[in-house]
Amino acid sequence: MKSEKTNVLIADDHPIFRRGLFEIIEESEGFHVIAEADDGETALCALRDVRPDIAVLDIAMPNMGGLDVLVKTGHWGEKPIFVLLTMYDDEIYLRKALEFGALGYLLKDNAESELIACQNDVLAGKHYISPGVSRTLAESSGTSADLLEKLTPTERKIFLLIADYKNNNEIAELLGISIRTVQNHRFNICQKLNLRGHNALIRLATQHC
Amino acid sequence: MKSEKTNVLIADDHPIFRRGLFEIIEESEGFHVIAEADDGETALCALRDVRPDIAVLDIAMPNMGGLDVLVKTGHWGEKPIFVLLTMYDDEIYLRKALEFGALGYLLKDNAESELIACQNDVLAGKHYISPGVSRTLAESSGTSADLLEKLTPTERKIFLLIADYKNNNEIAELLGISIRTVQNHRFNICQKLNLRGHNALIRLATQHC
DNA sequence: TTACATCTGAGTATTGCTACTCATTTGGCT
DNA sequence: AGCCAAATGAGTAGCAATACTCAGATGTAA
Repeated sequence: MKSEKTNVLIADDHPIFRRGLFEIIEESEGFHVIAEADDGETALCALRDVRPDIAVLDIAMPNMGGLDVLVKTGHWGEKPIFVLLTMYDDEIYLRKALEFGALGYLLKDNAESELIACQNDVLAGKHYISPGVSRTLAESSGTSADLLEKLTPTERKIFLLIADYKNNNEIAELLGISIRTVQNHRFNICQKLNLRGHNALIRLATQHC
Repeated sequence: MKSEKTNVLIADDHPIFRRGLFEIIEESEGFHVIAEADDGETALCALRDVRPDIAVLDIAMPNMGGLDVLVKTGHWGEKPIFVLLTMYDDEIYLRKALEFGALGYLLKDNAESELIACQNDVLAGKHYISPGVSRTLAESSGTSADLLEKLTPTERKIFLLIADYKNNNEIAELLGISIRTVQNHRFNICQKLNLRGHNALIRLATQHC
C-alpha cells in the first residue's frame, strides 16, 4: 500500500528532542516521518536519497547547521519544503532562513500544536513563522534592511555567510560556485559599501547582523 | 491497582523535548511519568504534592532553574532523587549539581538509552554522569567563563583588541611593540584556545566580548 | 642559583583576503 | 533584436594572517 501521507525528514542532534518531534508528527493526520538525522551532513545525504516533501531542520547542529543544509540545496533542481527550528528568536537567523528560501521558522519552545500548523501552512505554500519571532522582524525591518538593499540577491547571501564567519572557500562550497566568483562578489560588496581592509567587511557583517 | 513502577517527575520548558522525555520514560520498564512541569516553580510545587521517586530537571528554565529547585529542597526531610539535564557541558553546573546532592547529570544531546541507564543507576544510589561531561571535567577545558584565565595579561590585551576588529598592525602600534610579537601572541592564543583558520580567533573574540 | 613563565622579536613558508581588470553567459526589458 | 543588470569565472598582484621554530631578556618563585 502506498502512503498518501506527506513525507517528513527531521534533523536534530538531540535524540530526546528528535523523539518528541517524531511522536508529534507521527500522531498527526497526514504526516509521516520518513527519515531522521542527527547532524547536517547526514540530513543532506538523506535529502538526496529519500527526497522528503518537508525537511524540518534544527539550526544548531554539529558538522553542518540547518541553515547550511538549506544553502547547500539552493542549486538543486527539486527541493523539499524547509522548516527551520531554532532555540532563540534571533532575527538574523530568520532573515537568513527566509533569504535562502525556507517557508517555516519555528521556535523550539513553542507548543506542539505549532509544528503541525506550520507543516500544514508550508505544504500549502504559505510562510509560517512562530508568533514570538515575527514581532521581532516587523520591528527591525527598517534598520538593518537598508544596507542589504544595495546588494543583489547573491551578494546578500554571501554577505550573510560572511557574517557567519565563513571564509571564501566555505562560501563557495555552500553555494556550489567557484571561489573566484565568491572573491568577485566580495570585492563588489566592498565597492558598494565603500569598505577597505581585511577586517572591514567581516566587521560590518557581524556587527550588522 | 497500585503502580509498582518508579514515579518520575519531568520538568522542561520545551514542550517537544518534554514530549520526548515522556515517551522514552513511559516506554521503559519500571518507570512512569507521574507529573510534568514547564518551569521551576511548577516543578517545586509538583515535588511537594506528588512526591515522585525521581525528579528529572532541566537546568535552564524560566522562573526557576533546575539547580535552584535542587537547592530549595535541600532541607526537606524526604527528597526525590535528582537528575539534572543540561544543554551545554559546562563543568561549573556539574560541580554545583553534585555539590547540592544530585545523583544524575545528563547532557541533553546524549542518547535516549542514557536516560534509562541513568535512572536505573541513581535508583540504586549510584552517580550517573554523561560520558561527555566527565571528560570535560578532567580536561577542565575552558568554557566562556574562564576562557580569558588561560591567557597571560598581554595575551588578554591582544585578545580584547582583536575583539575590537583591530589588525596586527594597529595592535602593535597601540601596544608599542613589534608586529612580530603580536603575531606570536596571536599564535600562542590560538594554541591555547585550540583555534585554527583565519576567522577562528576573531570569531571567538567578537562573540565572547 | 635553578627553574619557570612571560614578553619580546626574528626566520620562513603557506594560506587567504583584497584589489583590480576582463570575458562570457543568462534572463529580463524595450 | 538590442540593451542591461546580474552571475559566473579567470589572470595577476600585493598584503595580511596563520603556522610553525628558535632565541634572548626579564622577573619571580622554589
